[in-house]
Amino acid sequence: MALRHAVLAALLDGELSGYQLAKAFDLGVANFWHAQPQQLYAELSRLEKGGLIAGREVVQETRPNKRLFHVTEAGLAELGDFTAASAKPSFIRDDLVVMVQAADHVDSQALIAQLSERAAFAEAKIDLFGKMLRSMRGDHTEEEFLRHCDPIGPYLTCMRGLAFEQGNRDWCQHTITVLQERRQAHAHH
Amino acid sequence: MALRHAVLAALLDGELSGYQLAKAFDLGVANFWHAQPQQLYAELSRLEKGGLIAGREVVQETRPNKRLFHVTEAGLAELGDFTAASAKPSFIRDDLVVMVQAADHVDSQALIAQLSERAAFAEAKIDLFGKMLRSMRGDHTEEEFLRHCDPIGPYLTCMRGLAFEQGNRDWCQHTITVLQERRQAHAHH
DNA sequence: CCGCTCATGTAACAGGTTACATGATTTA
DNA sequence: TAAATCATGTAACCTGTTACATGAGCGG
Repeated sequence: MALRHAVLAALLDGELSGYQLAKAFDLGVANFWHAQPQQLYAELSRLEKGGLIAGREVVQETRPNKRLFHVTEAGLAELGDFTAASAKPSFIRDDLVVMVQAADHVDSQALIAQLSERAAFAEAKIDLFGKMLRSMRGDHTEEEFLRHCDPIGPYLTCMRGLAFEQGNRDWCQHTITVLQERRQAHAHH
Repeated sequence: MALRHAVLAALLDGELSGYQLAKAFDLGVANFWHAQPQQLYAELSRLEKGGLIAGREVVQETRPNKRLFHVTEAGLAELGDFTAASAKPSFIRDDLVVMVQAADHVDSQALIAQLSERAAFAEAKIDLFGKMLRSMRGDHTEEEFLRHCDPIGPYLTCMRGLAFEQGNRDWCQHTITVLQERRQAHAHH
């Protein structure tokens, strides 16, 4: 019952189709949740059956028709309940961190390659999030925007995504440096 | 096939029982993976059947007997393969972030309460990780330790955990400030 | 003409969570 | 004497991933 609320939250700022939603929940883009298209189509069906969202068919000529969904009153109430109930703690669950945990027992060259790849991925997301933030706040400074403008929810979650990816990148870079220095020290002995 | 490698990595620096492992993978402690005890006992059975770990019975008098597990050669090889294969990207999947995404449409008082709770949890983990790092490096400076000492894997993952929780805390505090200022502005209108 | 985008799903499987079960010992 | 710790599991369920399926239009 978690994707459920992520979908509701995503639909708050305007109607979206399953396809559009899928793009927003994509690995390379998602700033507050990730899910595959299949999961989203299934969840949209469930939410519609439950009356938490409602869809309207949009007939298109050159493209397949699509259904745009918006949150109903009942959906808003559900989100309210969700927000009132206490959030489960979150934690890191990351293959790369597991690899580093084993750093003393595996090939450090391979590890360095993984870390570089991840650092590059993080860098790309940092770039993307920076652009998203700039486009959301328009001509305002961040302070102004957060004080007076709407909506701020997506802006705040994007800030979290940005900080998370900066943390990833910095840690990857630092870890690479450490591993490389140790390789050199070992070579010299 | 992910918990599998997390368990192997955890067993690298000395044998552990299922119970001890469960404590290390606990929500409030875990710095590189989280899992419930049930999952761990099941995984240990599978790993043992597969010959990736081996256990030895330790008979105790005042306590129930326990089985201590260590990684075998085959297990080490498996970890090597895992590290060579490319790591899946990781992402945030967090109830609290979903709630903030909906910030413009839900009760901000409730949100602030959630954020405070999370900030306190993060603070506790920051404290814990700080202590773990200090105890691992002993009298060395961090630089010295990372250059010359063993093992560094657990130290590096702990650093990632620390940075992650600092990111959590800072974001929670900032978000609380923003929401409170807007409440006041709204009250004044 | 090949691959990408738009658009929506079904089915099988792997992974994670919650609930239940047991029982002795130590600490508050 | 109540609660926590040590120690290990089974079973049912919910969530997420991977594989497969379809089909028109658009850009290089």
